Amino acid sequence: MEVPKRFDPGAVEKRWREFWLKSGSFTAKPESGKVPYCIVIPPPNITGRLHAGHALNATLQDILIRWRRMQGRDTLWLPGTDHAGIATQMVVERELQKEGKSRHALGREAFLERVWAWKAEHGDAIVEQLQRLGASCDWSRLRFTLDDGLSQAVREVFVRLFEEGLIYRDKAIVNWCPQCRTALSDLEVVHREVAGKLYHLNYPVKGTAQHITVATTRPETMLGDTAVAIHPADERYRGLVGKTVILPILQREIPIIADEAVDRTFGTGAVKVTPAHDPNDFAMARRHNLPAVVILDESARTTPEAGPYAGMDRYACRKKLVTDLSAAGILAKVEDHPHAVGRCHRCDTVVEPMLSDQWFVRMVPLAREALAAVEDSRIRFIPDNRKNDYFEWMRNIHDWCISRQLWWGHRIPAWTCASCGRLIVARQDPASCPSCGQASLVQDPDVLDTWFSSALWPFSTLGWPEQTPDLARYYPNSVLVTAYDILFFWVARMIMMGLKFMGRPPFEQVYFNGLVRDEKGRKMSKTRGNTVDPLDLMDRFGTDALRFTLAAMASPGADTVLDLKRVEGYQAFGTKIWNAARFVLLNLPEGTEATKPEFRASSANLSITDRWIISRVNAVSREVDQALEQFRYDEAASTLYHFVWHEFCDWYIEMVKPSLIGDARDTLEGRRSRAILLRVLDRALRLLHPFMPFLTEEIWQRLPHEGETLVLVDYPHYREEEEDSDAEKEVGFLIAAVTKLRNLRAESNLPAGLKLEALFHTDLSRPRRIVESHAATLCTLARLSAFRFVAEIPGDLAAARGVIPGLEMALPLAGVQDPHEERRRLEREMEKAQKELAGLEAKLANESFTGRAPQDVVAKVREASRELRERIEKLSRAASELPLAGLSSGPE
RNA sequence: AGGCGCGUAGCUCAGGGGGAGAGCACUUCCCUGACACGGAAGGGGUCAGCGGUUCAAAUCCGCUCGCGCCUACCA
Repeated sequence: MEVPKRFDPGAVEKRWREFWLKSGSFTAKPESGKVPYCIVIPPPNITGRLHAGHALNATLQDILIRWRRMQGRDTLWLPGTDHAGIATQMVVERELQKEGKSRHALGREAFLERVWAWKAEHGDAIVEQLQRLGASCDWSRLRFTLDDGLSQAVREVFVRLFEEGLIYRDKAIVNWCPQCRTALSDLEVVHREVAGKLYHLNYPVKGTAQHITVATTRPETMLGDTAVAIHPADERYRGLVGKTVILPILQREIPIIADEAVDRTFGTGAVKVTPAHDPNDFAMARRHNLPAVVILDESARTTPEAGPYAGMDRYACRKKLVTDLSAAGILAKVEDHPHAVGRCHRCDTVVEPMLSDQWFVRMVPLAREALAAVEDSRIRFIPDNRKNDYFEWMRNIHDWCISRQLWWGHRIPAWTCASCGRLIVARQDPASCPSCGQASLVQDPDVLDTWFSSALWPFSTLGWPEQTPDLARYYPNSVLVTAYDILFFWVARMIMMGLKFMGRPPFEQVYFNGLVRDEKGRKMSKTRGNTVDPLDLMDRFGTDALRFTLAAMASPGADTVLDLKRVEGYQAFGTKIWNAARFVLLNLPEGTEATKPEFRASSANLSITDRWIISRVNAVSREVDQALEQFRYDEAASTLYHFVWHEFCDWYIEMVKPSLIGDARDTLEGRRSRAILLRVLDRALRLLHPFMPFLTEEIWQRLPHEGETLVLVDYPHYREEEEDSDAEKEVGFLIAAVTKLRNLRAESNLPAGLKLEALFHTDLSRPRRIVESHAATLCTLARLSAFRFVAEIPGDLAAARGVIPGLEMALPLAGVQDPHEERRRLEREMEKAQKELAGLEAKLANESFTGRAPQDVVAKVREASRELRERIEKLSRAASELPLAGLSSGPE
């Protein structure tokens, strides 16, 4: 079979992707009788393109799913997308704008048709991109938050919460985005520090020559002032409470009131009260029955209530007002005042606190249960320090504003009767008013926050409110994998809704992956232009390389820096695996021989080297399993990387080469080596498959194999009987000997190609036996022409000398190397060893150490120091016996 | 203002009370019949600073400095 030197990801990935999809390998098998394992995907926006964060998140889920599937679980990874109210509406509105149209001109119905059309065309782009990543979702169960079933779930939840009084409608100050023209929840507002100013304004007190000075960051809101408030215990203003202030400009008469909420230490201690434009003021106004004057409209322009300032943008108004107030002597002073300003997380416009009618969810009762579920570990967070954030937020929770003044989304199932005014909230659209029987019902124009439907995702996707078999089987989900930045947006709300409507938490574990940052550690953002396109990386380095990088960099709780050099490195890893496989294949001329039962079944008659590599791959199986069990993708990845590259390739393959060439080919050992090569490669491919699905499938299919696809074969598990510490020790010794010989050669600048005869000396039988039984391997790997054991290494021999525990060695270098050079080399080595020894001996001399430290620690230190002493002694003898022409003729 | 996290080799990061690690980069040698996206051998770190606990601290505790992030209705 022709095997190219390099793996070509492009063609291979496409082929397997199609094969997997066609074969139904990813489909859940509810009737299988296997233990279910379910993950629902955090649904990406239909407007989105796959970014590095998705790639990370999906890769981590896919690793879990593929791993569990191979372990024999009935896996369901349920995919889907999110309708993303504001984002999608914005995209389509922009499109309309280019055509010179507006959604208002189009009308609600036509606009929605247009959005659906957009969705049909672009909404699945991200799904295809996830498939390119190799995501083994059950695509037959793909869901969308606006699907009929999911919309039914939304309605059911809304109605039930309303009936229980957990959803209510109220007039309140909400976060309003003047650009998006909708209310936002607290979470959708991002705060950013700005270098603001604090303006001090003198308000004249009626009937006196006095004035009272208020301080504000937003002077334009003075047009909506309906009171001035001071703290009841504030001596400075004691006499003023109950008096009237003449509001400058508008000349409105407003009262001076006393309220506990006023902070005496801030500003002047007197605060202007603008009920329609500040949440605190609104609350205060309720306590004091103050009117609210709305001076800003939905686009944050001043209303007719602003009098001479009507019809202006809020900032233009501020500017003019400040000028005018200053001219009028009202502006007492202006101080620098840095403070945080809230902005719309979608469009970055400064949010305006606005008085309006909105729908809210009463959160405290829902939070109680949600808090308990995490407190008592029915839900476990990984890493669990995220619990602190969760608890903190839950304990200080505010009601959730869920109505949005948009068209794209779940319409609020509430109607008002135009004739009797009754409010109707219903599962089915009502035909007439249950109170007065009139048919003139007007549905609430608003839609729900997209996160309201996302909160139902773990059960709405499984068919709820219908009691489907999927729901019974896959709820609760096994684990949720998501980025920590949506802990409150999504995770917390899913927990509340899951507990409320299913009576059980939606998942057992939540793994929080980090955010992906660029090479400089900055958060990726489109505006910064530092985004890395994962699709581009897949094209350049292969999907497997990208996936492996993401896994290797995913350490719990930490953000991930996506370094291209790293991706490149793991691409090389893929090539390495590919070539190891190539080597194995090239050595299997018949291709089938090694699959004969005699080579697969028993471990009898294996060589020490074979036993060693089997013991190692077995240990690796256990380590990978344990790592994944704890979501330590990074550890699993590095364990596999190290094993495949530095144990299997660097040592095992090199060690068996002598038995695969020439006459050795057809010996029992040769055949056995081929069988073991195949067996270990097969194990490695299985272990690697969840990380690098394409490459491993491609290779596996080329090897003799049973089964249709690697996706569905068993994941290797640890077997006690394969653990072989004797073999590990023996090969460990062999490796140490080879390494030392190579080191001597390199340090003495001996030509790499020159074959040498080594001299060995030992007083022990074991090292000798090991060396002799691995003679061919040792000679090949250390490039020796031969070796022999001697009773003593002659002192006058010109040679590079080395010592490892249990073995002294010498590489004769007659005429090749200067003895002075060799002496300096030995001295350098001794110096190092001396330093190390000094540290150990200081410890051993310390009685509190030998007395108090655990005995095994002391024993280890003793053993180490004994070995060091022995080595130094041997090195020193070797150095002193060197045949130097003159005494101490070295440069020193 | 609170809370959380981080500061370890040139870079990106693991580790987490008893011999400082990985990958990349770097140096030297090698195109050896799987692989030069390769092989072999190396160099490189007062583990941010100060103090404490301990026989032993990069690791635990406290403080300081620097950097992130989250939460917060102080006008």
